[in-house]
Amino acid sequence: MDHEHSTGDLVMALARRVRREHLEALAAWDVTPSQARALRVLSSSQDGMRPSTLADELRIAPRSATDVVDGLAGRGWVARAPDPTDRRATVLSLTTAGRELVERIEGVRRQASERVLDVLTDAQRRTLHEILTVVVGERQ
Amino acid sequence: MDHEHSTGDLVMALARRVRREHLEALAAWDVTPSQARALRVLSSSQDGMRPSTLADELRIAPRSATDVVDGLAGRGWVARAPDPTDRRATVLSLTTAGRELVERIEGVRRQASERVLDVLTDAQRRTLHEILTVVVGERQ
DNA sequence: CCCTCATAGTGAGGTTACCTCACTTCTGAT
DNA sequence: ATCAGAAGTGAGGTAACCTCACTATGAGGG
Repeated sequence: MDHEHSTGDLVMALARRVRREHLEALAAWDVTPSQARALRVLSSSQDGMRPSTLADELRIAPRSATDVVDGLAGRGWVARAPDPTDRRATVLSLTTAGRELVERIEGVRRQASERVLDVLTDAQRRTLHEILTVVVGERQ
Repeated sequence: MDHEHSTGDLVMALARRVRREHLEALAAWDVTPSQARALRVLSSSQDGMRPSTLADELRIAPRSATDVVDGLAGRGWVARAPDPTDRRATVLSLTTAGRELVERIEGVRRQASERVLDVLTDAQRRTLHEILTVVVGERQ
């Protein structure tokens, strides 16, 4: 390992690590990563969301959102209801079980990052957060 | 956007951004991400490498390495040669074209990270690098 | 020397998470 | 009334993985 790592490499390595921890946690509930992402997006809107909007948020094709929703609905985490204002459309919403699941996942997800970032001092932690905010903060 | 992002979220967001830039660059040469990863691993050994070792490095099944190598060999980037010390085995090595490609990809990859991290001052940049080294430095 | 067991690579076929294209049903503007 | 276009989904395709089974070869013990 006499490679000199660029900052970009380090970011990617760290992300890989967080993702791995997160994945292990998800496996415990038998939730696939794409389902977890969808649940997360759905939980960010309290009024329900259309499949097409979900697709946009997940940056996947509308057709693919149908499949993801099928999976979530099959597990009883998401419900489809007709949109009263547009008979073509469907409104998705988390069921109670879905909301509970999201909450538990978020908790574990947070713990996973914590575990990885644990080696830092509080000051380093704050500084890292600040700097990342600057980088990520640009453009949306 | 009234979410407060955790540091873990920020890391993931940043990684996503770097990856996206990187992907766009790869698309220009018609190289898939898994091919790029394999090329990178292969370029890290000057004596050639067995498919099984490549599989280990990429954390994929040995059988899957065969497919990746097929792709790379088909494009003329990697050559298979019989291992003189073990007639069951094969030694993989980058061709000249392969080595050139790796170099160009590495360049663009580096540029992609640069572009994303461009908004930081030199001091922030150094600090970020330091902190990430601490986090990533643990365990391998 | 031969027999057994392990290892290297790969053919066959499966899964997952995407994709495009085509279709039905419905909306909204003209 | 008409008709372009949007919402969702059926059908079928692809990339990158997987497991299982097979062949060819290697390596150690009796």
